[in-house]
Amino acid sequence: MSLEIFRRGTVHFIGEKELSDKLAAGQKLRVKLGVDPTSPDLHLGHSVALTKLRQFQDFGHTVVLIIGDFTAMVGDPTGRSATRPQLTREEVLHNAETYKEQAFKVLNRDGVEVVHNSEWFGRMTYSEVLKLNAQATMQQMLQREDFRNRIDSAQEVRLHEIQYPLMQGWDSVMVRSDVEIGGSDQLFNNLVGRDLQKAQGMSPQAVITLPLLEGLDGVKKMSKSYGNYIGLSEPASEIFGKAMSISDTLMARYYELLLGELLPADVHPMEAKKSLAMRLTARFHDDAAAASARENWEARFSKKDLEAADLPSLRPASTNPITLAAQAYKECFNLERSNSQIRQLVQQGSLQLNGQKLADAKAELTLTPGDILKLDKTHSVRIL
RNA sequence: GGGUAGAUACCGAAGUGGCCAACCGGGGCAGACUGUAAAUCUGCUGUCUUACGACUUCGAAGGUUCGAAUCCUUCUCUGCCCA
Repeated sequence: MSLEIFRRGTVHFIGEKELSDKLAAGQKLRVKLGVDPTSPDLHLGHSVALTKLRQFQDFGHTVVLIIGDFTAMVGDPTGRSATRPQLTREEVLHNAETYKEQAFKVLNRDGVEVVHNSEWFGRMTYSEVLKLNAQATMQQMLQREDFRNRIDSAQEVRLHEIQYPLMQGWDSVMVRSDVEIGGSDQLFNNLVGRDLQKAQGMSPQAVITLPLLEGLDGVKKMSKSYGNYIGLSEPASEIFGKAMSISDTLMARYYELLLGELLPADVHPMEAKKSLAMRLTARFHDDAAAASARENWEARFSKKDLEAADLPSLRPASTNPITLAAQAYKECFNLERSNSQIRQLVQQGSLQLNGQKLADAKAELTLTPGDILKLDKTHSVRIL
């Protein structure tokens, strides 16, 4: 029965009874996922929830994807030890566009309703807002651990942050959701949705939460703001490479959460990781791209053969090691490095020309086309 | 509204007139070792400079002083207590 499948891998599954009744009645469910477009990229962390949505979709249910263009401007306080910076309308709209595209890498485009919550929040009047606010108490909102912690540690909590759970809950009312999917840290927010729906005389949504995926550092949850993520729209080589850089402990988690399998015990960790990296790459690109990402990666990092590797090329504007490296970082990787930082790298033996460490930051380089300039472990360029 | 404590680099946190570009911890980066793993070791972590050194920083703006993160004035912001 489909309920079994829906339950798989969840942390919380609340309202199972109502849900099984609806399923038994053959009802087509409306399954809600809200995402706040706070940065241009969806990442693997989101894909955990998207995968769950996909399961519902495969059983013929409707996915309602809420782009939180309005809530993004409030900022979800979940797990935050400080107030989020507020985004401008333009940033949010831009991000929202890219989100949709990326979500469809996991979801089947057909049968997905995409809605923006500014549609309703944008036109609420103040008295309606007050009415909504009257549905919850201060104490309820302050029960949240995030707020509690901040209060206890003498950190500020802004009033608009307290609104957030209410707004997310109101989304559920507006889209008449039967199920809401979210990360396990969203439990509080999602339960507010149930309360508000009940208050409106609706059948309350079931709440399914999924484990949070740790980011590349293996400690903090995967998040754009921590920069520890693998983006769904990143190039194959990036997805593969980032996956290869995770720790073994984390690899076990990724197997479980992203592949839905246990880490094979009898395989060498290195092989297991390559296989994980391949499968993730293939998921967001295709098998061929994954295979070539692997080949390229092996040439580059295992065999340390930069000659054969696929590197960005650089038309050198100078023969000075520092300015050249700065140019390479900027033009090929869009990274700003100050001269001091680069000088530092040279002194530590990070910069290499054709495999030779540049010991001297001031010696002019003799460059020939095809030369390979290695900037650091993961950044190298080919000279044109 | 009254009282009181505070604002230091990515984060936490020392420093209360010169030895401060600022102790220490975390994080981050690089190198060695490896499996771009973990653990470990080493170095770096404001900008410019080959070094010497120069310059800009300690909530903001002024001021005192030979000299200020440190003292004074005003301002902005935040916590806590009281109303």
